[in-house]
Amino acid sequence: MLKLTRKVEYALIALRHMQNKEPDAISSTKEISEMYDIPLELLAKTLQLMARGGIVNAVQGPTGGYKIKAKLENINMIEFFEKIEGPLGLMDCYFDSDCTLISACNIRSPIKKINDNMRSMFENMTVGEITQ
Amino acid sequence: MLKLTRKVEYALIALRHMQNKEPDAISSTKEISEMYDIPLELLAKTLQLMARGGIVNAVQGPTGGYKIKAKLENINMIEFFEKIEGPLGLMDCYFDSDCTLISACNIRSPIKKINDNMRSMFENMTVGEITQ
DNA sequence: TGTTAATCCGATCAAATTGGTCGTATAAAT
DNA sequence: ATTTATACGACCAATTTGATCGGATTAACA
Repeated sequence: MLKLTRKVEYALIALRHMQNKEPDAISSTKEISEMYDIPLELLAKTLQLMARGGIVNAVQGPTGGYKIKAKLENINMIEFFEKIEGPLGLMDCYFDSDCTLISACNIRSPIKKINDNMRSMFENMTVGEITQ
Repeated sequence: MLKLTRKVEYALIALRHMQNKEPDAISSTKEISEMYDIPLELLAKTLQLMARGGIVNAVQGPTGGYKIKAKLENINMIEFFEKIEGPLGLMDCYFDSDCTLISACNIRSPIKKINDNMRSMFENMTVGEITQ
C-alpha cells in the first residue's frame, strides 16, 4: 500500500536526467532506457504522457527525443501524479457513488482525514524540489 | 496508487465504533460487520491483526468480541499500518537489494525524498487523531 | 525522394497485490 | 454437552500495475 508506481518513478528519473543537461539538449527514450536499465516501451509511454501533459516537448524523427518544457517548480505533485496516473486512489471516497448508508459514510471520515493530509502534503511539494 | 487498503479502512471503522461505546464495552465482529456492511471474514482477520498488535483485546466465546486496549493517541500511523499490512511499500527502496548500479541508485533519490516526506507525515499522525 | 530512426498509440498479455471466502480448530458461556 | 463466538491457515477471485507487441506517423539525411 501507499506505493508509488513505476511510471512515476521512471518519469522522475527521466526528468532528473534531462535536468542535468543543457536546457535545450534532447534526450532520446533509448538513451535514458539504456542508462538506467528501464524497459524502453514503458518509459516511452511515460514520456508520452508527460508530453501530453505539457511537462516535456516531444521531438519526432531521427535525432528526436524529449526536452523539458514546463517550469518544474510550478508543478505540484498532485498535478504530476494525475498527468501520469490519472485520478488518484486517494481521492476515491470523493467519487464513491455507492456510498448510500449515511452511517457508513460518516464513519468513513477517518479515511477522508488521511487523504486530506496526504493531499495537502503533495500539493505543497513541487516536481522541481524532488528532482533537483 | 497511494491507496489505503480495505483492511486499514475496516480497522479504522472498527476502532471508531468501539470508541463511541463505554470504555469496557465489547463489540463483536458480527455486530460491526452488519452495521457497516463489511465482509465478516475480512473484518475478523483485521481485528485479529489488531489484537496481535496489542491495539485491541480479544474476548473469546459467546458474548465475546473486542475492546480497545491501547491508548490510540500513542500509536502513530506508521506503526498502525505496519501492524495491519506489514512492511510498507513506501519503504521498498531501503531494502531493495538488487539496486546494484550506482547511477541508477543515485537517480532514484527522488523517490526516497517522497517516501521520507510521507513517512514523517505519518509518524506525526496518531490513530487517536484520525478516529476521533 | 526513399530509407531510416525516432516518437506515437492502442490493444493486449503477464505478474503482483489486494479483497474476499472456506473449512476447521479452539475457547468459553449457558 | 451444546452452542456461539473468535482464531487461523489455505485458497480463490478481482483489480491494479508492469511490460510487450504491432503498426502508424513524423522528420532527418543520403
